[in-house]
Amino acid sequence: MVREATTEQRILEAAKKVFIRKGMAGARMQEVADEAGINKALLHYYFRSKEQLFVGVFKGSAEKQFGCIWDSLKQSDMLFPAIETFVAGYMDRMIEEPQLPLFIANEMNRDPEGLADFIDRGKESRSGFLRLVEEAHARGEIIDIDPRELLVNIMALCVHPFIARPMLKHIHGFSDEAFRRMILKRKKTVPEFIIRSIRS
Amino acid sequence: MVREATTEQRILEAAKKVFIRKGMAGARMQEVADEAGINKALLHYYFRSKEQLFVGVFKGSAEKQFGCIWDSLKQSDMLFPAIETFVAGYMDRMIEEPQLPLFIANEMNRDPEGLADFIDRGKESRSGFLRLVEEAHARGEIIDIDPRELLVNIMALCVHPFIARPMLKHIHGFSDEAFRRMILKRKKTVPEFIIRSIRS
DNA sequence: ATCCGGTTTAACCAAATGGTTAATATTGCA
DNA sequence: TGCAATATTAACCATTTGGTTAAACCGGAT
Repeated sequence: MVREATTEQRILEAAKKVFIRKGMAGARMQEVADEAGINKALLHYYFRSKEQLFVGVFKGSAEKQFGCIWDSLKQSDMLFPAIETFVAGYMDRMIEEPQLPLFIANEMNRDPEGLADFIDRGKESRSGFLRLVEEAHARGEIIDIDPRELLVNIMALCVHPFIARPMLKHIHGFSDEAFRRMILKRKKTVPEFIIRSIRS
Repeated sequence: MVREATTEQRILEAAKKVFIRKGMAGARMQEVADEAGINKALLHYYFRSKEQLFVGVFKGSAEKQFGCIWDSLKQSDMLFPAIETFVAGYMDRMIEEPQLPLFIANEMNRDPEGLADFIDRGKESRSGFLRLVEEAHARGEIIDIDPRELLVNIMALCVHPFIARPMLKHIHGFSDEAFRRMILKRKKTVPEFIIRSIRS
């Protein structure tokens, strides 16, 4: 059952752990090597530089954060189900790696130009969602609201618990498991919260 | 008009800039010294170590993020005005230093224990708000909603634009000024969004 | 003027860190 | 088997970086 992962995969996994834990600047190549159980020189054999290794990691992470998520929007051409699917999908993915959103936000802040490409991928899905909002409004299903603002609000309600996780854990005395339960609960309550606000 | 700031103040200002820009790990003492226009050794004269300098900076920043903000909750014993005041107050403060929330979130993630004190300061104000919610519910003004969850949602809608600022700027092509306008607009729309959702 | 405490600087240091090299081990294949 | 290509390692290197030291500077009290 212990699948022999290729060395490159092991490196990427280890690097992801370390980068997420320490950030690009704080991560040490030696630590990645140790985490992967290999020699440091082997890192540079597979990834010429720290920067390149980071890009390799960030690519996959951004993909996970932005890429597939938008797709869940496409599964419905009705706004409310789309919102429900989107929120639940996002929670399901992020609950596996709760530190991912902060990692992404952080690195995007560090190097907005260089990493911009990675978030452009969801462009069509995003405009698809905006259209969905406009149509729903045209049909009189929802009140008049700036679609982009609605999208920001939806993202906010999804992302924030993960960003504020350390604070929430401290304030509410959440264990990892309790935090998990809170997120699962929000899979239901967040769409309800949103829809109550925009339903006309 | 050019107030002669004390050297320590100049250092703290410069350090704040650099730490917020690069994070604790990415910040360089030399860069702080340059930014403050002083010799690097002088940094260690005023702050023995990088860690100590960081704490000095973080103290003031966390104060700004957590300290006075909660107080705005106390200004009203009605829920809806309290929400309006809180949101507007938060936006006003953060718009001056849009990168602060991410900086704080990031550091809270790095060292959750060390920062517990700062959060605890707002404890009474927070429980005061929770009571406000319960009372409003008892009076039949709002629907049945977990007060803590409502608070998380309010914070989410306030904080997230600042966390996602680089992404929003890229996606929407916002300039600094345009971002500012968006935030100012949200001072009105966010409370509306919330109240629409919870009003019974 | 001179002495003295606090302030500021240039030069320096040891450790850490990203990256390289050359040699060794391993694998796939003729 | 033997050989060439690939994978892996130990030792090394140059630079960066946080931090130190000793000397110079400077304003005020004597």
